[in-house]
Amino acid sequence: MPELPEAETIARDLRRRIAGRRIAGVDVRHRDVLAPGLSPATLDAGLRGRALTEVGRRGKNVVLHFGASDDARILVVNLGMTGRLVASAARRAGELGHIAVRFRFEDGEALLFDDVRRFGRLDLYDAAGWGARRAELGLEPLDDAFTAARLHALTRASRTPIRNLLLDQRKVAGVGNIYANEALYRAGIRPRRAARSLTRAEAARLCDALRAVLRDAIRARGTTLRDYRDGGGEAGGFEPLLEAYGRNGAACPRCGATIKRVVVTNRSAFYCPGCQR
DNA sequence: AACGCGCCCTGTCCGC
DNA sequence: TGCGGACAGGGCGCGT
Repeated sequence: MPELPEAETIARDLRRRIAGRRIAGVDVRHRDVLAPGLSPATLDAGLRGRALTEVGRRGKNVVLHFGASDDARILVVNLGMTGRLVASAARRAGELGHIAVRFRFEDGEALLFDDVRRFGRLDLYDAAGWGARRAELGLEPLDDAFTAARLHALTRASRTPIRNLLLDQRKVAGVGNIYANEALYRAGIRPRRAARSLTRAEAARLCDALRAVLRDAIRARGTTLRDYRDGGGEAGGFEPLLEAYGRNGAACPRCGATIKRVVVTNRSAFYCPGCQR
C-alpha cells in the first residue's frame, strides 16, 4: 500500500488541510512507532510551539517541516505496511482504531498517526540530519534525473532479480511490491530476470513504465488493498486498475494468457507468462 | 560487500 | 464453529 503514490497523495492532502497550524502538543500512545533513540518527550519538545510550514515527500516517506527554515524540525513518517496519517477533522477520522501518535494543533485540529501492525516509524531531524538521511535514499523516479541511462547503469551493476532491485530504496526510492510488479508488467519484463540481463531498450521501457504507473496511481489517489487511507481517511482508487499485482489466475489484459503468482525472495511476484520476457 | 533471510506485529482468510 | 497456518503493501540487522 503505502508506496510513492500513496505518500504523495497524503502529503498533498495534509498540505491543503493542516499546513500553517501550530503544534500545541504531541501524545504518544505506542512508543514503538518512534525511531530508536527518539523519546516521546523529545518529540513533543521538538515540535511544540512550531508551525507546520511545509509537507513534502521523499521516497515512501511523508516529510513534515515545522518552524522557520533556519531552525526547522523535520518529522519524517514512514508508513510501513499499515500506517495512516489522517487529519482529525476528516469525515472518516473516527474510523481509526489504532492511533499510535496524536499531534495536537493550537486551533483544536489534530494529525493522527494510526498503525495496526506498528511497522511504521516516525523520526525527527534538524535540517542537517535530514539532509544526511535523505541523501542515503536512491533516485526519485519522477525526477528529471531518473533517466533510462541512469536506470540502465543501476541494473547493469546488479545480479539480483529486477523486481528486487526496484524494491531497494537505496537505488530507487519509493517503489514497493505493487508498483514494481505493475511497472515490470507494463514494460514486458519478468520479475525474476537478473537485473544485469536487461538490455538498454528494456531499461528504457522500464523507466517509462515506472514513471507512467506511478503518475497514473497518483492521479487515482493511490492503491487501497485493505488498509491504505489518504489524508482525509478515504480509500484510493487505483486497485481496480491494477493489471498484474494480485491478479493471479486472471486473464492478461494485453494477451489473454493467465497471470501467474510466483515467490521471489520470500515475496509474491505477479507476471504474465505470455507477454513478459 | 551485495545479497538473501528472518524478524518485527496484527488481522484476515482458507482449509480441515 | 473453532483452530492452526499462510499470508499481507516495508525495512532493518545480521550472516555469508
